[in-house]
Amino acid sequence: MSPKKQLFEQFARVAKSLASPNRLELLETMAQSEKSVDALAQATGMSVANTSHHLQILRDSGLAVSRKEGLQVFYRLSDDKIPTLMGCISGIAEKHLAEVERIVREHFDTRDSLTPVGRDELLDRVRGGETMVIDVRPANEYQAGHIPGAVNIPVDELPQHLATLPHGQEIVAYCRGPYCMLAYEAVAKLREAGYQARRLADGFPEWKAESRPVDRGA
Amino acid sequence: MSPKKQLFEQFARVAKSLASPNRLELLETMAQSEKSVDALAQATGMSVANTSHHLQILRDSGLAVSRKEGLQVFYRLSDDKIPTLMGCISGIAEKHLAEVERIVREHFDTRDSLTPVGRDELLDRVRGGETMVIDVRPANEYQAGHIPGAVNIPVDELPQHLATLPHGQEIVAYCRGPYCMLAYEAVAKLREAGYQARRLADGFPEWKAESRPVDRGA
DNA sequence: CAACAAATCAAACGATGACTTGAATATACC
DNA sequence: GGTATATTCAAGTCATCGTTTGATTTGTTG
Repeated sequence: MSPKKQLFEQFARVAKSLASPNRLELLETMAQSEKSVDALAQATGMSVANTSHHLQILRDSGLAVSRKEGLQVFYRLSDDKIPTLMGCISGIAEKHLAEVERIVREHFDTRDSLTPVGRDELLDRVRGGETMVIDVRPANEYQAGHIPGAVNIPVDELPQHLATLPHGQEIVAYCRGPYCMLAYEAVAKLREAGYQARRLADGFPEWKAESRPVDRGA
Repeated sequence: MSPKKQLFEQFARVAKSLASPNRLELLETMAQSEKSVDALAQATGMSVANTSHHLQILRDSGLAVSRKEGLQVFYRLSDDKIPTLMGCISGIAEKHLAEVERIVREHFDTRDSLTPVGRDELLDRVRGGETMVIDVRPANEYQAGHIPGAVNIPVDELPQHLATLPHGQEIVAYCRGPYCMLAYEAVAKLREAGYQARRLADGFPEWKAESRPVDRGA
């Protein structure tokens, strides 16, 4: 077999492991932070055995790596470019599959009405002191990496924090990515409470994929 | 089913159609230029029926579009970002699959020894008049799009053109992409003939994917 | 050492996909 | 209108993949 065919065979191995909705969801979840098999199973609603199985496929194809710590095994993405890769796929799907457009229209119809902020624009506004940034993901994902200067307020806790937020500035919320609902909910709640709020286009993985600065820890 | 799962289902459709070595080869071939079913079958060594079958899968998943002209049906990539997508896949495969590294080492071992030129570097050198650029792909692929200022000399015809090439300048050859052998061959032949020759890292699709200027026609 | 938890393994089922073959459909040219 | 050409369709075979189930390994804790 020609070397070129052999290479395509290998590239297809990578593509094959992307070719499952369950595995894509696992990858998207891991893009937020390293997670245990159990946590991933819970996040995706799969059985533990099935999750483990799919994670091994991802590991064998080079997309994920595992680390054992005591009883638990933690998986994480092997490469910072994987969110970019998934962004390519979703971008192409969104552009060329009518089905995707329909789903987005039906379930994410608020997407454009909430006037997303671009990443460069966000930096400008933060530098100018006009904007406050909140990360509405769960605490552990925030701790694994977040936009510098962002404050962590998980959506569930947002109502309790409403009083403490400043009214002078605009508030920009971000979450896990373009198909995550958390930031939508947050913006909706904030606007309801009289704040001027917008959401960041895309989420943390996309920010990181552009090799922009990232802070860790609390 | 949740909207998120539905979306992943659709994204997996795109990934599924990438998950076959034959289809990846078809995509890579189409990245050079629009081609007829027959031409694609010949380029990949597949049967026409099988080629047609795979092309339809690519079309259904939004990766390719077809156009009928008389007897023939021409297929082309639906999106300029597809080469980028494939670049992501091969990049990750190359970085994380030992198998790929082995194949590259065994069959493309000259890759680094031929000191590739970067795209920005090439532009500088051409502007300075120090370098001549040749496109060693078949004529029809050259005509479908090529780097501005590049001269088309398919590898087969290189020996005949050797006499006409200037000795003062360095010659940079490019071809279909990082796993195409044409530019290697050309550089080897040129060096044998006493020229100072190098190859462009990657090929035309990668150039185009960066939305750099492209010329068409003879 | 026993009891427990987390993850993996192994077997099995149904479903989906790849490729081949031969027939059928378009379109152009004589 | 008939014939040749390019492509697609349809059916069939074989292999692979996804998921579930229950047992097994590995490491921790009482």
